Amino acid sequence: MKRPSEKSQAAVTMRDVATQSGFSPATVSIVLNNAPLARYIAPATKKRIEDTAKKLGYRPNAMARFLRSKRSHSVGVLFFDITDPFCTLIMRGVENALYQASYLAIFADAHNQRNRFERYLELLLERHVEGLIVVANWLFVDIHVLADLSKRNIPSATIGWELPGNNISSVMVDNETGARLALEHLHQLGHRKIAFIRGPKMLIDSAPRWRGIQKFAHGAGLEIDPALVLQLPESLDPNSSFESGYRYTEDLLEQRKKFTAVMAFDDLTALGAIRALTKAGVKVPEHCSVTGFDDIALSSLAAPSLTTVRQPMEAMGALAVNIVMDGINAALEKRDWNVVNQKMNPELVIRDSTRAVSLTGGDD
Amino acid sequence: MKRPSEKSQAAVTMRDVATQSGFSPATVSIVLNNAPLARYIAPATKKRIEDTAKKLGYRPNAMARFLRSKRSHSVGVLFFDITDPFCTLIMRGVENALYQASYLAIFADAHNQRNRFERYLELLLERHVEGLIVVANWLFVDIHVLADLSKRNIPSATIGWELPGNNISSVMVDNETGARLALEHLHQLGHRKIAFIRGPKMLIDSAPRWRGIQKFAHGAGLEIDPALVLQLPESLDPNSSFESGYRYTEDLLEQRKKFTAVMAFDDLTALGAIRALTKAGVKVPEHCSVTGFDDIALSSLAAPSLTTVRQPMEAMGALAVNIVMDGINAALEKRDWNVVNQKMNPELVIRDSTRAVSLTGGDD
DNA sequence: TGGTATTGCGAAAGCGATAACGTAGCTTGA
DNA sequence: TCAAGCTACGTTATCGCTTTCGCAATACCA
Repeated sequence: MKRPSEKSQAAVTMRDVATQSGFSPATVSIVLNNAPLARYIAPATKKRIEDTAKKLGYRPNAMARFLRSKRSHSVGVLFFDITDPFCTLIMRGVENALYQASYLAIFADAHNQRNRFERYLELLLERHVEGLIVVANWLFVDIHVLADLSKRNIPSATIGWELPGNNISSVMVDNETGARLALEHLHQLGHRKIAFIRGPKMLIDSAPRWRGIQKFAHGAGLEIDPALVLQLPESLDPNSSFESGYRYTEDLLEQRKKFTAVMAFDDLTALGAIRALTKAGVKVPEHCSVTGFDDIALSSLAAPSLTTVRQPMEAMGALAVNIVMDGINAALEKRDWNVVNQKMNPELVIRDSTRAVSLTGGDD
Repeated sequence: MKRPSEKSQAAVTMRDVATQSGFSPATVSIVLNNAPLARYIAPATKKRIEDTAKKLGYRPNAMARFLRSKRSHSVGVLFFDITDPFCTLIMRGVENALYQASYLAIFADAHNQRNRFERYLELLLERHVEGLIVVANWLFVDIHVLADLSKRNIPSATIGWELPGNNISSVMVDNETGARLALEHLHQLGHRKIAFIRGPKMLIDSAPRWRGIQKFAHGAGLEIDPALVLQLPESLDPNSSFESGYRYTEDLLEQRKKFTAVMAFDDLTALGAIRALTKAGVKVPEHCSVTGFDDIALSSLAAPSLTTVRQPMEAMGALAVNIVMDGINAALEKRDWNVVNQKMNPELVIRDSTRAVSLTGGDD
């Protein structure tokens, strides 16, 4: 039994510290915040104040502070779907960078629902977040959100996602390069008959990755067989691509198409493809190589471990924070600041799911 | 270029709505919050106020509201390590339940570091979170934290973790039952020589799971060969158990121990074990069955998909929120409330990593 | 010696909202 | 007929903190 009557001892306030230490609240504030004016405060006074603050167990009331100073020391982080494995390390990166700056993150998860996204945005704005980070890869949000943000002068950045007519900063992986890296790798291993599972149109990543593939193929004289090119269906469930990868690969096998490698849109698709291949008795990587994209946590743990293109997710999260913090500081110092649209370099991670094409394989 | 000089239009305040609509701030407050007194406000007045609020794009200032009402409408959620796959669905459950209640979650990630934990706790208390949820499975935090919390009368709950001398609510899976379910399953499949990989002592889950195993073994007359019982090392890295599972299983195989099944402490350990078995040419499940615990996202995607004991993680998150909310409401209504220590029922999820013991196998 | 800087601190005005209390006019019942 | 209660709002006092302004005193310089 918890009795609320346990004398919910009114929190000790700054005024308490002031009267106890014999100074005014103003001085206490200046000392405890180490404000510029603290230069002029006598060391003895500082000590007295700090000591009594500690003795009383004073804890500043953030709300009062925020109300007065108009700074909330928090930034909103809006995820489109937190169960997407892509998000985990981004969270880590964001959280860590904010922690360094003594900011707190208010995470929100839109569950891929537009109205939920907007409701959360509203809640975050009411709380006067000083900045906003939006993590998504769906082409969902339209311009009016941006309008609201820039009118209110809230520094924002998107991760894995970009708004057209960029008035808003963004951090993305260089998808085109990433796709090229993977394909180049397969090509170097001797693969010529490669099946491609493209991403859904809805995803902003899909087009540039395909472009990277086409450019490399063109440059290297690699022929892309249209019959080996598939495209994932539109879906809101981030984990559905495993299913799709499985089914599409199964279809290819049933149609007796010849290929020695599958380049999948992302890791989950690749894992689905591997599952289908294995089930059909096609060994990976002995008979068929598979590549993914993202390097989510699973990929190194899967059997076989997945060769994939890593997005530097923690770094992307940290960079987004830095961009936003720069915006915040700029506004504070009444400087100008720039919208930045940064493309991060992906990294090819070679594991066990790719191998040089076998001579006994179907590579005519 | 972003010019800060874009007339950062001072946010429209309640006073603006008041003067514009011709009523007093108090009335505006009552109407917009639909406070009890709103019964007495003329419908026409309500409409006028609501209309002008909408017209001006009024958005309440949460900080001012919080300062006055002493309610922050947010609860802190303290994770020990957010990269632990165990956490993802808990986050989802917590977030969703809070969303229903129009509360916002302030997530914090302690990175398994005690000082970081304490710093975050401090930050959360400064923000006057109305409740606190701590997600962990390490026996890390000691009593003085609890003392602080209950003195400040902040309803709290832990997930996957329990404090001794329980003055604080907790939500855990019934580990003993879960372990029994898994072992029972293996036993029914005919397995008699079973290797066990126990959890590290540091984890609170380890002991009850082992107890469940022992009890079932005793009841069923199953003999546990001490040579087949291993224990994971203490480690702070949630993903290290894959490595350990791999290595330990490798050791068992090298020592030519006979066993037809491995019951691993958790899913990652199980996946590591499977990897070692597969690498050594022992097929799962044909030659050896493997079970895990948790049912993290990977488990259904792995090859073979993992038979495991599911923790109802979303439900656990939601329940923790409900417990905390009940505490908050109780305090508000000056009711008493109870500390609850809830054990949730685990569920056996049978997939492809377990099979009836083969006659040709090594089961003498 | 007088004037300017530097040092050391307090008084008071809010930040934007809510809650307690007032103040009317009007209805109702005995 | 008049106290009591309901209806429909407005006044005012904070909530706990920051910040600007202001006032002294002491130090410095010419």
